[in-house]
Amino acid sequence: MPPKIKSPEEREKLRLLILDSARTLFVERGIEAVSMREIAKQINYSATTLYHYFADKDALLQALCDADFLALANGLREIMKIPDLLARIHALFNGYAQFAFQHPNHYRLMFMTPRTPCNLETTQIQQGNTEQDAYAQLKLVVFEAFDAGLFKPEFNDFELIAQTLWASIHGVCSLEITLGHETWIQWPSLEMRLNTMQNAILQGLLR
Amino acid sequence: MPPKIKSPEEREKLRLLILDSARTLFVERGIEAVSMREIAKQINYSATTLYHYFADKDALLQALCDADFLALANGLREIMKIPDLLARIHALFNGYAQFAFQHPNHYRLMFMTPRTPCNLETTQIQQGNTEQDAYAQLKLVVFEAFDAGLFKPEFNDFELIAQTLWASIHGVCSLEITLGHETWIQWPSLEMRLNTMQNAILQGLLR
DNA sequence: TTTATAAATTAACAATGTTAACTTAACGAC
DNA sequence: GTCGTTAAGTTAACATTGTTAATTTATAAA
Repeated sequence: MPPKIKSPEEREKLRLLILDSARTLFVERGIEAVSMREIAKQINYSATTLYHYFADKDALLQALCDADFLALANGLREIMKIPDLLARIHALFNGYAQFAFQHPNHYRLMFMTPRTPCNLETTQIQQGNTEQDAYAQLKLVVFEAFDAGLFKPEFNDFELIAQTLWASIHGVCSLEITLGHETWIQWPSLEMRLNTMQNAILQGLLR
Repeated sequence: MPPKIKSPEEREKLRLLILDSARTLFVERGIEAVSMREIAKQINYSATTLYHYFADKDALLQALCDADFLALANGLREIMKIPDLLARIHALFNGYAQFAFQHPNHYRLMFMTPRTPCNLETTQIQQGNTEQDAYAQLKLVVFEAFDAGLFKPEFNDFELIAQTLWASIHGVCSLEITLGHETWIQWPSLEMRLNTMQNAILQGLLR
């Protein structure tokens, strides 16, 4: 029974409800549990209704992803206020890792699952906007440090430095997520691994 | 028409045929193309036959994965013969990366896809055996360098060092595989990214 | 009151992983 | 040689998936 004509606000509300339902399933039971029918059942709609709000499953996942990128950027925004430059870099490192381990399923979807390249028309995120884009935040900090001459002179491309820093944390996080439960590897504590990476890579890059 | 009683060799042959068929589909069309029916059709068997050789799809994938771990270890074995220690470490770095980009789908399955922890009873690979286990090879080299006192004294756990090195390359490789085609990131060349990581992390760790 | 349309639903399609039931042919025992 | 037994396969079926077409329902406008 369709109570007709939804105001734009109501439409948006249902859109968010769908995303929330998907997120719940996703977080609780992993990506393989996210079926269109299950998402719909959880909010008492039929599966077809979802297709009036998202073109297909990929589009829905992409939208989820967008929201998560925003969440990450928001989480890091506080950190960006730390005055001391090096302290800020360390805090960014840790903040990023914390996000990864608090939301491993989101992290997987965002950074470990190849998907059709982000459609710049479709996505809500303004890439490069420091408010919304975590990578832009990282670049900002790195540029500041670069400008202050903190890096060894051989590292002379600040974008390359930023990506190296990113890859180093991402390496630790994603190995933990995929292989962290393998018993044939003697993992030291996650904290030690993160600290070691942090110290090693920064000592390598900084003067 | 079942020509009866297969010798153990013949059974093994079909097992390998199935794995090969799966691998082909996998490499050509990505992981989502690997359906039991397709694998079977390609070698003119019915899908059910596959279940006489593998418990389920996961087991088949796991077996594929095992074979790929062996392939990686084999590829690195030549490198392990390089006499100079540092040259060997650099070559390991590059050999690993080369494997990742020559077989991105395999790499994804091996290191970027969470799966049920490797069943030590089921798997063919002898973990810790340098002949078969790439991680064991890395540990060996790192231990040698550790023993020779090449690392800064603050890095005093050679397993932790090995994992840090691993995570650093893996970070570059897996970011490339998942996000390498995103246009909103200005990627320098892959080679530069790999070299930068290599230089930075080794400078950080080495005396 | 009629009509057009937004919002939702039911029914159906083809593809998937997987299992049960059945067929066929070769081997060992007599 | 004939007769079970059993390995090696197949076909048929089930439940679940993403997705689309056809249909219903209730409201807003005429």
